[in-house]
Amino acid sequence: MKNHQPTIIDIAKELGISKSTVSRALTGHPNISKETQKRVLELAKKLDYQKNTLALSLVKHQSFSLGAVVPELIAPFFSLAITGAQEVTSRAGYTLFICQSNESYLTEVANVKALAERQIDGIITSLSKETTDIEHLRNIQRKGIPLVMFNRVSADLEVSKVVVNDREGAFQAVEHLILAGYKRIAHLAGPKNLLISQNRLNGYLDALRTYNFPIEDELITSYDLSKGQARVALMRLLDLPQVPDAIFCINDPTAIEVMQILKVRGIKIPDDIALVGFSDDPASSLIEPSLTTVAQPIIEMGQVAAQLLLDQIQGDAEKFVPETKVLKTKLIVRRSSVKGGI
Amino acid sequence: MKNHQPTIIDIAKELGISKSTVSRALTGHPNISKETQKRVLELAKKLDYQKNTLALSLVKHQSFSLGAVVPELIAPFFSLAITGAQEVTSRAGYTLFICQSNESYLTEVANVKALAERQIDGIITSLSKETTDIEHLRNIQRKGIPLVMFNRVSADLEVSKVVVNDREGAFQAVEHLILAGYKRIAHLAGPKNLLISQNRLNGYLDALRTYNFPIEDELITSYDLSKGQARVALMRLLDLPQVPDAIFCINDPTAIEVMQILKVRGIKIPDDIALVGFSDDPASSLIEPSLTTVAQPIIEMGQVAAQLLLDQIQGDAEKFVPETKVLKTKLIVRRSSVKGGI
DNA sequence: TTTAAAATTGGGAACGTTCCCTATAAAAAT
DNA sequence: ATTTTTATAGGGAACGTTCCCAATTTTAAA
Repeated sequence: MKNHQPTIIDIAKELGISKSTVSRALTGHPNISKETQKRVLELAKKLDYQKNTLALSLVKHQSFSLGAVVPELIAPFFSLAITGAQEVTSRAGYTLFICQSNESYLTEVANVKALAERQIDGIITSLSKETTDIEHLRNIQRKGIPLVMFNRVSADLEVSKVVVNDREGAFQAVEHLILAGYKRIAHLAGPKNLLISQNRLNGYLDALRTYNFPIEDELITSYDLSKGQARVALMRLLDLPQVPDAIFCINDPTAIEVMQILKVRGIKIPDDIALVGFSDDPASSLIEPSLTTVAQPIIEMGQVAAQLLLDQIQGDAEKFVPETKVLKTKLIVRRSSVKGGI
Repeated sequence: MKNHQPTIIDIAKELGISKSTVSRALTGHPNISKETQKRVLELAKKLDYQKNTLALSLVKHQSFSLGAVVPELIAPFFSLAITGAQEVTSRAGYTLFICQSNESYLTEVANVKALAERQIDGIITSLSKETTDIEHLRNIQRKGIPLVMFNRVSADLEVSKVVVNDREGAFQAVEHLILAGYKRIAHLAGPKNLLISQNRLNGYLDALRTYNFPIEDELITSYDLSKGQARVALMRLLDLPQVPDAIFCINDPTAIEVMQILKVRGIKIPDDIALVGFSDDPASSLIEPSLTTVAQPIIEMGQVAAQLLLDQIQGDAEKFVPETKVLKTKLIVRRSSVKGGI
C-alpha cells in the first residue's frame, strides 16, 4: 500500500540524527564515528535503503551514466562493439545505456535527446544510415557533453573518433581479387552519405588504378543497406551485358545476402562470381562457401571508443583535443574468392 | 568556459517573469496567456533550452525510462526481442535503456541495481545463465517497480512473463526426428537451472515416451551455453559406444557450433547425424546444410513483454495480477534433418 | 459603478542528495 | 584549570523542476 522508498531522511529520523550524518555514513566520509556509521549502515540494510542517483546527479551535475546510440543491435558488428565499450565503461564505474536508432535519423535524434535530457555524462555513437544532418550532435557538443564516434563517423564534427583503415582494407580486398585472377570486379557500395562507404569505394578505386584496371561506372552500384534491398543493386550488376566475375561488397551482411541470391540462381561461387565482404561477422565463416572478408578489430573499436570518452570526461575540458584512432583491418581469405579451393 | 545549461530560471529572469510561468509555458499548461507563452518558447529556442528530466523525475517519482536487462546482444534472439520491446515502449513515450548482463550473475545484479537507483519505471528481463538466486529481482518487486520476464523466466517469481510453449516445441522437434526415421536421438541440453532448459528437456522426453522410445541418460547431456563449450558436451555423445544418429540442441547457436565440429570431423549431416535447433536464428537458414529448428515469434515476445510492462505501470497497482503469455512456436524443417534432401 | 467570475501570474514547498559552514563535544596541549 | 586542537554532529543551501495556493489583473455580470 504505502510504496515509499526509504530515504536518507527516514534513516536520520529513526536514528535521531541529522541527514548530513547519515549521508556521511553512507558515502564513507571520514568525519564520522565508527559507532554511528555502523548504526546507520545497519538500519540502511534493514530498511533496504537504496540511494536515489537522480538526486545525486542533480546536485553534482554528473549522472555516472553514459549513452551509446547505434544503428541496430542485430548487426553483430554493433553488438560486439558495444560489448567492448561496456567492458571499459563498467570497469570505470559508469553504467552504459544502449539505444538503437534502428537506422532511422529521427529515432537517432530522439535517442540523443533523451540521453541528454537525462544528463548523461557522455555519448558514444555510430550514425544511422539516414543521417546527413548532424545538428543534433553539434548540439550535444555545444552543451559540453563529451561525444565519441566510431565506425560511421562524420567528417564535419570535431570529436574523437575510432575507425579502421577502411580505404586500405578495401584496397587489399580488391587487390586480392585482382591477384586471384578476377578481371571484372564490381563494387556493391553503401549509402553515399556515409564516410565509410566513400572510403571503401576509394579503396576499391585505388586498387583498380594501381593494377591498371579500367574503372567502369556500371560496375559500381550502391544501395541503402536496407534488409533485402541488396537484391535490387545486385540485379543491376547481373543484368549488365558483361556480368562481373567478382563483387566486393560494402559489408558482410550484404555479401551474405548476395551469396544467397546467387546460389538460388545457380551461379557458382567463386567460379562464376567471387565474393568479398567487410567486417568478418560470425556468420561469414559459417556459410558455404565461407566468405572472404576484411576483418576489423570490432571489440577493440568499442573499447577504444569508450576509453576516449572516459579520458575526455575525466580530463581537463580546457585542454582537450579530439583524437582519431585508426585501427588496422586484416584480410581474411576464405573460399568465396579462391577458385581452386583453399 | 562557462558551461551552464540554461534552466527555467534563466528564462524567467531574462523575461522578468516567474519560473512557474515559464514552466507553464513549456509544459503547455492552460493557465497562461498565448502572448507570454510565445515569448517563453522563443527565448527557450534561442537559448537552446533543454529540460532536465532528472529534476522532473525527482519530484514526480517517475523517470519515463524503462530498463531491459538481457544476457547478451550478440545473440540474435535477444537483440530481436529488444527491438520488439523498444518499438512498443518508444511509441508510449518511454525511453528503453538496454543493459547486458554478459551472462554473468553479478553483472545482472549490478545492472538491475543501477537501473533501480536511477528510478527506472519498470524492467524487462531475461535471466543470465548463471542466475539461480533471484533476490535482486524480488527486491525490485518489493520496491514496487514493475517487472516483466521473458524467455528465461523464473518459476519462483510472481511477475508477468512471456514465454513460448517450449515443451511442446521441443516435442514437435523430436517427434519430427522420430518420424524421419532417426532411432537414437540425443539431447544437448542447456544449464539445468534455466526453466527453458527443463521445459525443452521435458518436451524431448515426452516425445520419446509417446513413441515408445527408450530413455537413455547417456543420450542427454547438458552444458552451460558458453561459447565453444558445446564441443565438450558433443564429445561425450560422440564417444558413446553407440553414437546417436540425431541431436536435438537446446538452441540454434549450439546446433550451429555442433554442425561446424561434425563437418570438420567428416560426419555427414543429416545422413550420419541429424541436427535440430531452437529459435530460428538468422544464421540457421544460411548455413549448409540449413538447420531444422523450432521458430519462436521473437519480436512479438519483446512486444508483448513491453506491453505487459506498460499495462502494469499505467494500471492500478492494487488490482494488478501477474499474467503469463505463452506464444506459439513453429517447427521449421530444413535440410539438417531430412535424409533424402528437401 | 460595484461585484463576481475568470484569466493570468507569482511565491514557495517539495523531491533526495551532498557539501559547506557552524556548533558542540571530546581530547590534547599549555 | 584553561586554552587549543581534533573529532563528530547538525543546519541549511543548492540542484531544476512541478504544482498548489494565493495574489493580481482582466473580463463579465449585476
